[in-house]
Amino acid sequence: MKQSVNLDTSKNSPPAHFQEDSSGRQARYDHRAIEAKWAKIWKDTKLNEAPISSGIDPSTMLRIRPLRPYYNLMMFPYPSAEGLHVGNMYAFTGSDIFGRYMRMKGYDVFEPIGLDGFGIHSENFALKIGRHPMDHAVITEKNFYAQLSKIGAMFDWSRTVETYNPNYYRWTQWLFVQMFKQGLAYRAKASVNYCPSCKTVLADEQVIDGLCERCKSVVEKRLLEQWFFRITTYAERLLGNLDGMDWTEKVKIAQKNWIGKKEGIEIHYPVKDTKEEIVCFTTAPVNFGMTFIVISPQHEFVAKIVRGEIAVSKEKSKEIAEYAQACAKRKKEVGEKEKTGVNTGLFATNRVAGWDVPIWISDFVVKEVGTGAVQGCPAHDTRDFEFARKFGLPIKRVVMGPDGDMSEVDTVGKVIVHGMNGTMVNSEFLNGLPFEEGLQKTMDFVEKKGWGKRVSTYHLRDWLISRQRYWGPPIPMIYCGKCAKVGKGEKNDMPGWYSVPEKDLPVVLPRIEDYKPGDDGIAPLAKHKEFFNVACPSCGSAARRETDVSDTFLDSSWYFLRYPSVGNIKSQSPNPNTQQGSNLQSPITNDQQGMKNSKNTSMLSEAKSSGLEIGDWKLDIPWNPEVTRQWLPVEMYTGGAEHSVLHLLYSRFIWKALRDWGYLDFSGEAGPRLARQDPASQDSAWDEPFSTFFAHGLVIKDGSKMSKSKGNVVNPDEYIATYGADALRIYLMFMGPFSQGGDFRDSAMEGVSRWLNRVWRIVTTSIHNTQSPISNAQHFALLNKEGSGEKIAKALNKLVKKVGEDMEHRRYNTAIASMMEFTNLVADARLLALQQGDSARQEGGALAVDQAQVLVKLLAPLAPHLAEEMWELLNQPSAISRQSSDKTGELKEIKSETTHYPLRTTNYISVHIEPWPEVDESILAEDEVTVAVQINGKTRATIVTSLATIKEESAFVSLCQSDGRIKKYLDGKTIVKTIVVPGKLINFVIE
RNA sequence: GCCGAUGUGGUGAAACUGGCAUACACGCAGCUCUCAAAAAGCUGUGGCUAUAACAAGCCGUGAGAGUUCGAGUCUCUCCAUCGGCACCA
Repeated sequence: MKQSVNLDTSKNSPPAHFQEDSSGRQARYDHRAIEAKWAKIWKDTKLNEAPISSGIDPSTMLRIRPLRPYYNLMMFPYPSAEGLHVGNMYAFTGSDIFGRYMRMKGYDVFEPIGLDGFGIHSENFALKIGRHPMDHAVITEKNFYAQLSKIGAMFDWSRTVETYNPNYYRWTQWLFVQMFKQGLAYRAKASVNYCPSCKTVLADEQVIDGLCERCKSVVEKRLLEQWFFRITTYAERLLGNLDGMDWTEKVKIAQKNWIGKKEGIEIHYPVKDTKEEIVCFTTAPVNFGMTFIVISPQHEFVAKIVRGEIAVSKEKSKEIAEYAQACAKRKKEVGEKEKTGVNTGLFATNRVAGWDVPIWISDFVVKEVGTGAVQGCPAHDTRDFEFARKFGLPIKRVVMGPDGDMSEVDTVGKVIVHGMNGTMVNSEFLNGLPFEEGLQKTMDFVEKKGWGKRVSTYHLRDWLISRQRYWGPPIPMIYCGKCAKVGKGEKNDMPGWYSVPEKDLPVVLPRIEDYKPGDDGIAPLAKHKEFFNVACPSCGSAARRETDVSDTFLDSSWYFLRYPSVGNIKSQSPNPNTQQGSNLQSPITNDQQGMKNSKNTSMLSEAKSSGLEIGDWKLDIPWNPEVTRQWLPVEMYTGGAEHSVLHLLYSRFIWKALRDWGYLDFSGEAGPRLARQDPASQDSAWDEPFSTFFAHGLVIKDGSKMSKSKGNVVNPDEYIATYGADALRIYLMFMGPFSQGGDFRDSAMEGVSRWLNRVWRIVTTSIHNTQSPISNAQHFALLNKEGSGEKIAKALNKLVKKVGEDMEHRRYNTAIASMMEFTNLVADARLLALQQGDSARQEGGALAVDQAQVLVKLLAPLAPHLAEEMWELLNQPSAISRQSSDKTGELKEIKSETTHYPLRTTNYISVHIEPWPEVDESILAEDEVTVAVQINGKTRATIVTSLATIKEESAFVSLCQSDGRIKKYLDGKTIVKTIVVPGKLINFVIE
C-alpha cells in the first residue's frame, strides 16, 4: 500500500509520479521518506527556532528584519502514561496549524514544548509500574520527546522546559519564597480534602464529585495544618478582568462561577444570657420570616459550648459534642440531603423582627460557606424549609406569591425563594414592597441600626499548596523550634518559619527509595533526617526543613514565563542550542549519587551554573526581562477546557502577583509585541498572562471518552507509521470543528490519506506541464478553451479567501473540506480534457505550476512535510527525478552564509516561511450567479444568469415569472408580494 | 437543583450575518481498468409516493407552539444526551 515511487526513469519518459509503473500501480507519495527527510532538514537548519533574542537568527547569528514576536503556546503534557495520547496530538496539531499559519502571515512564531512531569499524576503511574519516579522521568522524557518530534509541529526544541529539572524547580521554589515574603503564603489548620488512596491532601479544585481527581477515591475531610496561598486576595481582580478577555466563553463562565461572588449582608445576633453573638451571612434577609438559627458543627460557637465556655446543661453539652464528633467522622454521600441536627437550647435575638429564635446545629451548614451560620427562614429557603419540617420549627410566610397565594407554606413547592417574584407581607414596614426591594430595605435598616454590614462572599478559597508526597519540589521553608518559642520568625505572624535563602536554592529533591506515601499523612521526606536536618538561617541552631512538596499546579502556573528565557541564559551564546543537551540529561539521571544529592552538591552547582552566570542580565529572577518584555504575555494559548478552574486560574493569579511585586515590567519603550497592543487597553492586557485562550474539543472513540479502562485509547504511533503524520494531522482536524472535538474512526482516516495522494498527483502532474512542450501560458490557454482554466483560477482565488478565514477562526475542518472541493474541481477539468481526447492535457494536469504553488501554501500548515516536498519539486523541477531517492545529504549545504533565513538558498526557501497567498479581490466577484426562485418560500427553480441581468430588477422579475417552471405556479394566481434578495433569491408570494 | 454545551442522512459532519438543508468525507450499491485481486477512477445514494423511462409531487434539521414573504438558524415551552458546579445560606 505504501508503495514508494518507482524512480527508474529513463530520460524521455515522464517522471514516475504520474505514471503507472510496470505493475500497473499509480504513485502514492512515500510518507516515511518525505517526513524523515524534512524533519531532519528542519532540525539541521533550525527552521523552527524562534529568533528570541531581539531578532537574532539562530542559524546565522545575523539580525533579521525587526522582530514580530508571536508566542503560540499549547498546554504542555504530563507524561503519566506509556506515551503520547492521540488526544495530546489533537491539541498540539490544532495549535501548531495556527502557529504555522501565523508564521506564513509574517510573524516570528515561538512555539515551545515541555513536560509537566512532576506531581501526583506521574508519581502514581511510577508507583503502579514499580519504577522509581526519577528513572521513570528519564524514560518518559525520551519517549515523549521522540514521539512529539514526529507529529510535524514547529516546536522550538532548543527551549524545552521540564518541571522536574532542578534548573526549573529551583525557580518554582523561588516563587514559593516570594509568596512567603509577600505574605501570600501561610500555614493554617483547616478542614481539608484528604484522599485516603493518594494519601495526601487535595485542593478544592482537585475534588470532583467528592472524589479524588486522580484516583477516584472518596475524599475525606481532615483537620490538618497545611500551606496555603492567598488567592482569595485576588478574587476581585481575577473576576474583574474576565469580561474583556478574548477567551473561550465557557471557560470564562466556569471561572466566574468558581470565583462565585455573592453580595449579601452579615447580621449580628446576640445570644441571650451570654456575651456571645452569632453572625449570619445571607443574600436574602427575610427577617420577619426568620424562626431559627443553624450553625455548622465546626463553628467556633460549638467548640465553646463543648469546652464549657458557654453554659448549657451537662446533657446538652454531651449531646452536642457527640453530634459534632459524629459529623466530623461521617463521610457524606454526594447529594445527600437528609437533614440531621441538634438543638442547643440557647436563643438569639432577631432584632429586626423583635423576637428570639432557637439556635440549632446541623451539618447542612458548611463552616467555610459564608460565616458558617445561617438564619433560618423556612418559608423562603428550601433547605431551611426541610430543616424546619424535620424538627417541627415554625414556618412563617412573609412573601405573597405573584398569584396572590397566601396559603400556609406546607410543601417545598410553595417556598418562594430569593430571585422569584412576590410581595412582602406580614413584615411591618416592608409590607407591599416587591420581594427584592424588601430585602434591600431590610439591609438598609440593619446597616443603619449598626446590626450588620453588607459584604461580598466568594466561593473561591485559598489555594492549598502542600502535598504529603515525594515527587514534587520540596517546599523551601525551614522551621526553627527555638525561634518559635521566643516568637521570632521571618514574618511576624509566623513564628519559627524562615524561607530558604535564595542563594541556597534549589532545595534538591533527594533520591530516596522509600518514596511511597505513608498512611499516617506524613510526607516521605519526613523520614530522612539527612534531608530535613538543617541549621536555622536566623539563630543557627538545629532546625527542620519542611518535608511536604508543592502542588503540581504550582509548577505549571509559570512555565510559559520560562520558555523564552531558556537558551537566553547567556544571551550572546554562539550556540543557544547547547541547553537542550543538559535538559535531556538532567542531573536526576545521575542516580548513583543517591542521597549525596541531598547535600546539594553536584545538582546544585549545575543549577547554579545555568542560573547565575548571566551575560547581560543579573539573574535574580527566572527570566530575562528584555526577552519577556518582547514575547509576553502569551498571545495565543490553546488547551483543554478541563483546566478552566485549575491551571488557568492559578496562572492568572501567579502572574498578577508577580506583576504586583515588580517582576514583570512591560512599561517603558514598547517593543513590537507591545506596539500591537492598543495603548488604551495596555495595562489590563498586561494584567493577564494569556491574551487569547482557545479551548479545543475532546477526541472521543465510539461515542465515549478515551480511557484505559474502556480500552479505547488510540496511540498515534501506529497511524503515523501507516499513513504518515501529515495524514493523521489532517484527519484529526477534519473529524469536526477544533473547538468541539470529534469521533475517531479508522475508516475515515483512509479517505484523508487517499485525498493527500490525490493532491500529490495533481501537484506533481502540474510540474510535468513545465517539462512538457506545453508552457504554462499555453496550458492555461488550452484549458481556457472550454472555460475550466478561468474557472479554476477563480475557484483557487476563492479558496485562498476561504482557507484564510477558516484558519483565523481555527475552523480547520471546513478549510480542509473546501480544499477537497477544489481538488475535485481540478480532477473534473482533467477528466473533461481526457473525454475530449486532448492528449496534451491528458498527460498534463489541469493546474498550472503557479496555481499548484498556491495550493501547496494553503496546505502547508496542515500537512507540513508533504507540502514542503511538493514545494521543493515546484521550485526545482529539475530535481524531480532525484527527489525521492534517499539522498537527503545533498541538501546539507542548504544553509547559506549570505542570507538571513534558514533554508533560504539561491533557489530554495522553505514553504513554511513563504508569505501566505493573497486574495485577488479583482477576480473575486462573480459575473454569473445562481438565483433561487421561490413560490411562498419554497424553491421551485434556480436560474443561472449574469450580474448585468439582475441589475435590471423589474426586467429580471418578469423573466423569472415567464420561466416555464415558475409560470405554472403563477397561472391564475395573484402575486401579493415579491421579495428580491439581490443575487440570491426571488420569492413570489401568491394568492 | 444551578450553570454551560449539543441534538441535522446508515456514520463523522456543513450551512459563519434568517435566504437553494444535507457541502466535504466515510460507508454502501453499481460500473471501468484487470486473468484476478489490490490500487486508482466513474456513477448513484435523506424519506415517502410515483414512473418503462424522463419527469413530477409530498414530507423532512429532537418535540410542540410563535415571529417572518421565508426558520436548522430568532422567541417561548418541553424532551434527550454530554460536561461543570452543588445542602453556597
